[in-house]
Amino acid sequence: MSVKGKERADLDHYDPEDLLPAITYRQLHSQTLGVRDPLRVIALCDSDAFYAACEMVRLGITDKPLVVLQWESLIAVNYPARKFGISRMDKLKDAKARCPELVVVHVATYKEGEKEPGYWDNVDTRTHKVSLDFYRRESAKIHGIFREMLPDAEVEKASIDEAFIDFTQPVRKLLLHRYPELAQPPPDELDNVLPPPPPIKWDGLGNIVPHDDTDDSESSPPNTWHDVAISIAAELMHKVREEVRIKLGYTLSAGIARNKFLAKLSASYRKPNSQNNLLNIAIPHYLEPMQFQKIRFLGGKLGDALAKEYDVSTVGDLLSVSLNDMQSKFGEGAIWIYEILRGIDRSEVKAKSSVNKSMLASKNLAQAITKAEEGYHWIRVLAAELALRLKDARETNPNLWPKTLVLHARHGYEASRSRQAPFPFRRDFDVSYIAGAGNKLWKELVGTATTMKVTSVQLAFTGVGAAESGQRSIEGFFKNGSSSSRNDDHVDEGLTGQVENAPATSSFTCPRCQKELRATALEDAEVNAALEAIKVEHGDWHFAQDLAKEDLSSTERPRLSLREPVKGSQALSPPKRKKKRKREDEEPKESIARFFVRR
DNA sequence: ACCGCACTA
DNA sequence: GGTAGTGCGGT
Repeated sequence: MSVKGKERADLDHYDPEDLLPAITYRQLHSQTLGVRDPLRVIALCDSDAFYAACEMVRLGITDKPLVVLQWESLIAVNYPARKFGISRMDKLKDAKARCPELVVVHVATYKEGEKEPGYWDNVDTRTHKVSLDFYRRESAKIHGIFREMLPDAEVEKASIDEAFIDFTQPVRKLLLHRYPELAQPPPDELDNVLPPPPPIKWDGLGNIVPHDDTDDSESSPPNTWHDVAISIAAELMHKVREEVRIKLGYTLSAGIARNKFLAKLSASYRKPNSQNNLLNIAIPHYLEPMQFQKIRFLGGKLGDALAKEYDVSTVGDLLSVSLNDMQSKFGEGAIWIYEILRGIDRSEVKAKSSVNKSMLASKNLAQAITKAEEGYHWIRVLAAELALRLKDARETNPNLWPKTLVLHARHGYEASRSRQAPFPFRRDFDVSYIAGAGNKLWKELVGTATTMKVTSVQLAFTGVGAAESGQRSIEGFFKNGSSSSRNDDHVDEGLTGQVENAPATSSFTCPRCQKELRATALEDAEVNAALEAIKVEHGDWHFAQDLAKEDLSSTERPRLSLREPVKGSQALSPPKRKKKRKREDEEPKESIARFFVRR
């Protein structure tokens, strides 16, 4: 029974005060512990074979094996198809050979000449462009249910098919409600530890990641209050998953643990349609045999560098590496790795706005573009997609505004080059407007070259943000060349000269600040109305300035600020790429050098 | 601010 | 391999 391997993880590398902390009333009632809260509970919830599931929902298929195709490649394989041994790496031919009744769906595409993406019979990479729009919308619906059912939880959308949920606050509320004795600490004894927790009923709450290799439940150590917290999060998570399954038809898998990386890791413990609870006591046993390259942020080059440096593959293998050693080779930031290996991760679940900061439409060209004019065709296709996506986004968020338009083009096998330009605020815009701006960037990019091999074109909005909620939207038909500040000259430049059929313009100089306000509209008749609206808005702005008594120079965009700034905490973040080595005099190993040093 | 790049899924 | 999205550093 105990011949091979360890049955029990070696606990020397862990702090019992960290894994099995005694919790006091003071800690239980504190609202300010944040990532150091001993009762912190995080879930990672992801959709099983998401793109395939979306197509099943769309087609009303429940059980059949199905794959989603992007040109010749499989990009998603549902679980019924996986039973036939089909994987994403397979060729379509091989997949069909394994399962003749396989349902094959090609992802939606924009077809030349069509306004909206659709599912066509014969897709051709030379004339079509993939659209992931349907999946984005389904994703947003799922996210909506999370937010609706968990108003007290932070929800961080981590990708199109997964989200982190911080259950700490809702769990604490329920804990105090269900165990009222905890809500009333003995007077003047706030630093007493809590009474022993009750037994936990795990029925219907998912799998429990085992804490050793025996299946003898009698050997289980006693529960902790953190285990209770996880079980409450598991209840909530289960309800949410059920709701999504019933309302939208998607099955979700979740991992529940004390921090983000462990939640993510335990989500894949068993799939699909399951949830996995990782109690603190099970962390060493779960983590040590794990390939560290499965850990979030260690799946890429950093993980490779670690594996090469120490010639190892599991978390357990790395536990004997000292913090000093790791930091000497990977920089100060290596403390992040050192702690991850010991189950510690203080990164926050950051509630992100449902709006992405950027929108990218891209197209790889099997047949490289050789003449400048061919670029305009694809730019127009990409512009059409961006126009539609921005229009859709504005249906829920009317004042969304992309700050910049960026065009990337890749020449042959070289790295891609890019050009960007400010994208003026416009409530009303069309494909030609975006395409015109894109074309101008294309000209900058290709210069005077007459011959080229462009293998990839990408057009993106960046700095996408919404106006403040209190803002009265500038409704209407006009475009607004300069409602913000005198430093926004580039906005006007962006409009003129860039678009053929330049729209009509009218201007006005503010008596208070001498700023020139300009209105631009497609029709002459609309210019005056537009200018009036801008005047009103500008007046409102002065009003707000007077109230706030703020320095004019610091408030260039009245009531049009982008979303809150990122407040990442340096020390607790994943490794920074450019962290300097501690000892500059020592040459780094080749693998490390390539990771941290440019070129 | 602009651009290139590295990284991630 | 295609289609995304984010953030950092240099200028």
